[in-house]
Amino acid sequence: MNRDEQECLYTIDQKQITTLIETEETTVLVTISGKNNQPLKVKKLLPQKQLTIHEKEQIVNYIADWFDLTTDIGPFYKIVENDPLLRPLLPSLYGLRIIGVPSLFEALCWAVLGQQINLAFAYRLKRDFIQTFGHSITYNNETYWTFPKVQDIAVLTTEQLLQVKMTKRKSEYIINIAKQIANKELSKTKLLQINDMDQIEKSLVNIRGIGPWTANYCMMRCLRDPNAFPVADVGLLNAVKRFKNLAEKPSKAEMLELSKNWTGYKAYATFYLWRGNNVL
DNA sequence: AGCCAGGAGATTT
DNA sequence: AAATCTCATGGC
Repeated sequence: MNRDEQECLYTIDQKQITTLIETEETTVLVTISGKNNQPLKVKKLLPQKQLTIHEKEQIVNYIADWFDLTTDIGPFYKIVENDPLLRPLLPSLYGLRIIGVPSLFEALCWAVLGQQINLAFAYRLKRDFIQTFGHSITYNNETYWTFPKVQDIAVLTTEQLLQVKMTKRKSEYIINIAKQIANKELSKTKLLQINDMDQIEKSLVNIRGIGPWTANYCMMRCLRDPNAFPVADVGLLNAVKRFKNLAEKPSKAEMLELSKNWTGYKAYATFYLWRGNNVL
């Protein structure tokens, strides 16, 4: 999780994560830590008042969702054992789960602003977006940010987003998505209720600015479909090219053939290949 | 300097 | 329908 120094939604030190988590009632600053095979420890730093059971539940649920703690990755590791491409990655990545983006708005914004630009620049855009339109609190001389609120972005003009180096089109996409979420046309609950992944993808792709890549990215990291698959993802193609020692990036047909073996866990295979780039 | 980046929509064929 | 062009800015 600490692959990017510009990440401002959480900090990591001494294998401990510090982040703001928003419940319906309040915003809570927590630290999350854990040792191998032991339950995660969550500690509240702010606010000082006692949290209600309801608030605590929301925080626990958020963290469980964020780290995908309820998915059984056993079947995925069966696949990995028999997959020459994934097997070498396992020693370094063992236990890794798909780090999610529980908020639909955040997931879609992050995907849209990352379209067709290099990751370093994407992180910069995200940081500038958050630090311009999000909210922060300071604790022990450290500033912690929350992602911009749907209502705040829905009322912006494209010109206001251009100031954080967003392109005009991305500005339009993001504001439009914010508007649809703000007026309840679009919500995570509604999407999940569709329950058929192909139909969910279709309804996402119907939204301007969301193509097959963004839809699958969102299904993978927010809607938690373990089989979502951004086939044409450049990072994925480059990872396959690298780990298979190919001269060129694999074709779509090759990717589809390769991914047959990952059926049920294509999102996990994708995530492991992405992260494989960082560890091998 | 030039290619390309965790794409999508519009236009042309 | 499928191929091609345009958007647009920065990293390397």
